[in-house]
Amino acid sequence: MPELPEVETVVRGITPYLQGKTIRRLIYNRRNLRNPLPQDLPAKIAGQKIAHVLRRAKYILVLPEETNTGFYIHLGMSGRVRIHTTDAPYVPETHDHILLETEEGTTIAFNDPRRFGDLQEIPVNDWHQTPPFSTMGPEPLSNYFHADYLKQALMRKTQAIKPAIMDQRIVVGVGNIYACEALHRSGINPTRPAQSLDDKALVNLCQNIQSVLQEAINSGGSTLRDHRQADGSLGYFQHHFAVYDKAGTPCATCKRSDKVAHDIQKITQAGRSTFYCARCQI
DNA sequence: CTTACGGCCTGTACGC
DNA sequence: TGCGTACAGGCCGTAA
Repeated sequence: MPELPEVETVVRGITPYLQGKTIRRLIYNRRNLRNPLPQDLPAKIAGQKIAHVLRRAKYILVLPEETNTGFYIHLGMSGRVRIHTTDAPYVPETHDHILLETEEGTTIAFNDPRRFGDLQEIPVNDWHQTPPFSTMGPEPLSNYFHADYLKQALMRKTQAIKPAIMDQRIVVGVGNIYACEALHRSGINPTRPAQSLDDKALVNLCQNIQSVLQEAINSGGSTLRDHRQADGSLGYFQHHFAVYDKAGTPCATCKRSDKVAHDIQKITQAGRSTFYCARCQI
């Protein structure tokens, strides 16, 4: 579930159940996900009132009001969140690794089959300055992300543009799907060296990273392999993919401007699948 | 410093 | 049906 739009959707979904509420218990059903879980966090956080639930990059931050001990959740590749309330009480499922209970009777279940996800303690006051947040690039939907910024960030990069925009030090939140989609919208070949993009291409790319992410958020994210949002509903941005997971099918963008459409190609870059149209992305 | 690659895990889809 | 293989939304450590 997890690129920026999906994480944003989760945050919006759980915020009404957590913000201003008091934590009853944080329960670990295992000691490790990607990393060992912070052992003393459950005791430190019990009874604390939650001031804020935030998203930074692909991380969900839970920040209490009266203590400097907060935590983040990262969904990894396969992490999901379910909300259970007194109206729809918690029913355990396989791979429910972490539960967060509030005094109001809500249970937030963190389910992650592959266990690439994570939960770690962060200081409420200056989480910004602590890893992994301290080395992150700007939020793509903020005013700090614009063509001039991207120009200086990519100036010396010989790396291909696609892995470059997935580098969280350059810009956060862009994962494999939205990198492919943004490059397609921009007519940029994903294998081009990042430093080779001219000003016009950079302006275009910035705008299209923003538009594809914003549209995906507006659609409730993308639902792949039939998984659901926190509230049980389905995101539907996957129906708007132009290239992602469409290898061998005719490019709709080509088709619009010409009768002869090229097929979408699939290549591998930095160990990840890239989908693009070799004709309209140059 | 930069970039490329393998590994972490389980589930699912597909070919034989 | 059953088995083996490839691949999946992310990130990190190591090596070149």
